[in-house]
Order: sequence, then C-alpha cells, then structure tokens
Amino acid sequence: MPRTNSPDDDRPDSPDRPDTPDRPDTPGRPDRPYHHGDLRRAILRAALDVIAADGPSALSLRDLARRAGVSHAAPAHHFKDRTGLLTAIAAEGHALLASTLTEAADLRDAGVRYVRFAREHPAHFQVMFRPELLREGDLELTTARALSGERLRDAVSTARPDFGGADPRLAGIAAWSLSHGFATLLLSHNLDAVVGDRDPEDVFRTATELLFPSTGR
Amino acid sequence: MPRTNSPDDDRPDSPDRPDTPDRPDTPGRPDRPYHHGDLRRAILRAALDVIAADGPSALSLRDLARRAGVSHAAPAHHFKDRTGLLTAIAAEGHALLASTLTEAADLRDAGVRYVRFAREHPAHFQVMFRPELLREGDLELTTARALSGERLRDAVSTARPDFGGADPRLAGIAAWSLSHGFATLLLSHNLDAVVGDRDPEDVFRTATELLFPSTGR
DNA sequence: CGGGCAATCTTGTCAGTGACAAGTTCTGAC
DNA sequence: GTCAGAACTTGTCACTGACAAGATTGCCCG
Repeated sequence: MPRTNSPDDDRPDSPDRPDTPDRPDTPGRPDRPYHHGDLRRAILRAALDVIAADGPSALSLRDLARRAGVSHAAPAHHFKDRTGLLTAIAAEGHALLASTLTEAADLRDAGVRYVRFAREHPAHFQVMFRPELLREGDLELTTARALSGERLRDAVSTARPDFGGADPRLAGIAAWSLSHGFATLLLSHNLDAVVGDRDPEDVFRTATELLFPSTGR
Repeated sequence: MPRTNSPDDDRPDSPDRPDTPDRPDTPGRPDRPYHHGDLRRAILRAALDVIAADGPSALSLRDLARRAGVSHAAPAHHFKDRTGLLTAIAAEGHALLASTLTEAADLRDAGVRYVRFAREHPAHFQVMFRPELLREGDLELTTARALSGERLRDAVSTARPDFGGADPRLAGIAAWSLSHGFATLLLSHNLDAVVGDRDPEDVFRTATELLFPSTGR
C-alpha cells in the first residue's frame, strides 16, 4: 500500500468508528481487519502530533495504539520499544534537516533554514538532540546524523572564506549554537514575549545581522 | 559538585543499619524514625543526581523515596507531585542563575557565566526551560524566573552602548540564543567531538570572539 | 504539665504504562 | 496450494503517579 501522503488517519479500510454497536463488548474479536495496512506510518504520524503538542515525555505507546485502533502491543512490532520509535523519528528528522540544508545559499540562509526546520518539524527537532531518548547504536540514526552534520559543515564553509583566519570548526560551533539556541528557545516558548507578532525567522535574521556584520556574500 | 557540606546523605538520625532487633514482631513497622529530618532537601538532592545522570524523564518519585529510605508517598507531601518537584528545581535554578549573572562584568562574561552555570548545574538547566514539565502558575517559579530574566537584560545593557543602534531586545535574543544554544548542545554531548579536551568555556569564549568582534569594553 | 493541632510520614489502592511471551491471522513467494 | 514469516492480538508482570485515609510526632498554648 504505497499511498505515502494521503490522509490515512485511521484504519484505512474501516472508515466508520471502531465501536460499531453490533459487537458491544464481547471479548471476542473486533470486526476491524486484522492488518492495519500502514501501521508504521500511522504510529509515526500520531507520535509526531503528540510530541509536537506535549513533548516526548507525553508519548505513550499504548495511546498511539489506541489512536490507530490497534492492540496495545502492535507498535512494538514496528519499533521494538519506545526508544526505537523515538530513534526512528530522530533519524527521519536528520534526513529532513540535511535535505533542507542542502539548498542553503550561504551560512545565514542555512541558519534561517535551521530555524524554519525547527518550526515546521517541532516534534523531530525536540527529539533529535536528546541522546538519552535514543538508541545510540542505531545504524539509520547514525548515517542520517552524519549526513546532516556534513551539510552543516558545508554551510559553514560557504561563509566568508576564513572568518578572519579562525578555526572553521569554531565558526561552525558559533553558528550552530546561535541557530540551535534560537530554535530551542523559540519552541519552548521562551521568546514569545520578545518575538510577539513578528515572523520568527525575520527576527532571527535581523538578530544575526548584529553578529555576522552583513557578510560579503 | 560542591557537595553542600551538610552530612544529610540519608536518614540523618539512624547511622546504624535499619534492622535493630528491639522491635522483633510486627513485620510491617520498620524501626527507623518516623520523621526523616530533612526529607525535602534529601529528595531534591537525589532528584538532581538522577536528572544530571539520565535526564528528567528518568526521574521517579518512588525511586527518590527509596533512596531517602522513606515510604513511596512521602515525597508528595513536600512537592505535591512530579510537576511540583520539577517546578521547585526550576525555581531554584533561576535563582542560582540570577545570582551568578549579577556578578557578570560585561556581556561576554555573562555568556561565559551562563555556560558555566549549565555545566555546574546541569540538572537545573535541563529543567528550567521546559514549560511542559513545570507548573506554570507557580509563584516561586514566576518570581525566580522574572529575576533571572532581569539579570539577563541587565547584562545586555552593559554591552557596547548600542550595538550599532539596533533594538537592544534583538541583541539580547542573539546573545541569549548563542549562550543557550552552546550550553544546550554541550550538555547533550553534541559538541564532544569538536570541544575535545579543551575547556568548554574557553571554546565558547573564543567562538564568541568571532561574532562579537572583541567589544570595545 | 498536658491536651490538641498541624506537619510529617505510612499503608493501601487504582488506573495507566512499557516490556515481554505466546498465540492467531493474514500475505506473498515459491 | 502451501507454508514461512510478517503483522497483529491476548495475556501478564513489574513499575509508576496520584490519591485517600490512617498513624506518628513535634510543638504551641493553656
């Protein structure tokens, strides 16, 4: 079942609610089909919703199973355990981040894209940089993370050739810290008062002008 | 860890093992004293240890109770619930941060102190900026947070008078983002490879020199 | 001195959760 | 067609947070 992007909210085959009254509560089998069809994706989507709303700690595998209309142990089949689910999300996030950074015109644009990524994929972002939530050995995560790191370094190298001859890794740390800090504070609502109605990305861009004095491009 | 110096490691009154045989019968009743003596502080200390080691999500009230040698419901008396405990920690953190920022010589020093605070009080830092973990209405938290925010703004105002005439709030955002991002990435071990053996605060100071071009001081 | 009150802590309980084990149903490759 | 394995279910266990009700104790006020 390809249908990668369609609105596959719930059970794909049974559009009605899972509590059709013909089988009231008998512990026998429910009338939904045995196979969900795209459980992995459904769980992932629900997990992203929950995390974006209430953070990773609010995530419950059993709740996700209920949302998908599936038994409480079904998610484990696709993700092994909670850590596995979060690891999959983090890996996906790094892949998405890498892809948007690839198109960055220069370092400042990369920073803006970093912030935009955090705003558009808050759930991914909240998970990606928390090792204690992730399965550190995971191959998919490791490669995705390596890729996004490489894109980050690429962006730094597009900056003014040398940053005054400084260690480029230091410039990378500074740029990453600035973007990451802004994104983090933004997502945790610590900048709400200052940003106000303005577009956060504009605020970020303007703030960086103060530090990187309008790079020669 | 400075190890606050008071020897309140465990039960303060009973240095001996909890199985003194004077009460042979009634297996329900342990012979430890009914009152712990300084339970609130003991719980707080244990919580900081756990959070620093494994993050806030690893925190269990029952585990803290066990560490303090106390019944599983005892912590609730002092902190109401998990959120209450984390809120108390966050408030304490903001007070500590405010106090160290008060002594900052200039903006860069404030940044360095911010990073140092995160390193010396990682548990506090990991909790302070996560609203979803905190009781938002809490009075103690609100006042402590207001104080640390004020100190942050004070530090920005000590910078080069105008930052080129820019909105001082923007300069504040930029400085805060930079420091917060560095501290966050540092604590989550995302800078381990780049920082290596060097002193993180030195790395931070050097990195900021790239952005704030050696302020006229 | 002593009575009572409030703070502190305990025991008991309930629903929710993650993890695991073992069984059931379906799918697709041969 | 069949059958191996993928996808899902049921059942269970230990653990957790929250709450309720009772026990113990320090201490204030008379």
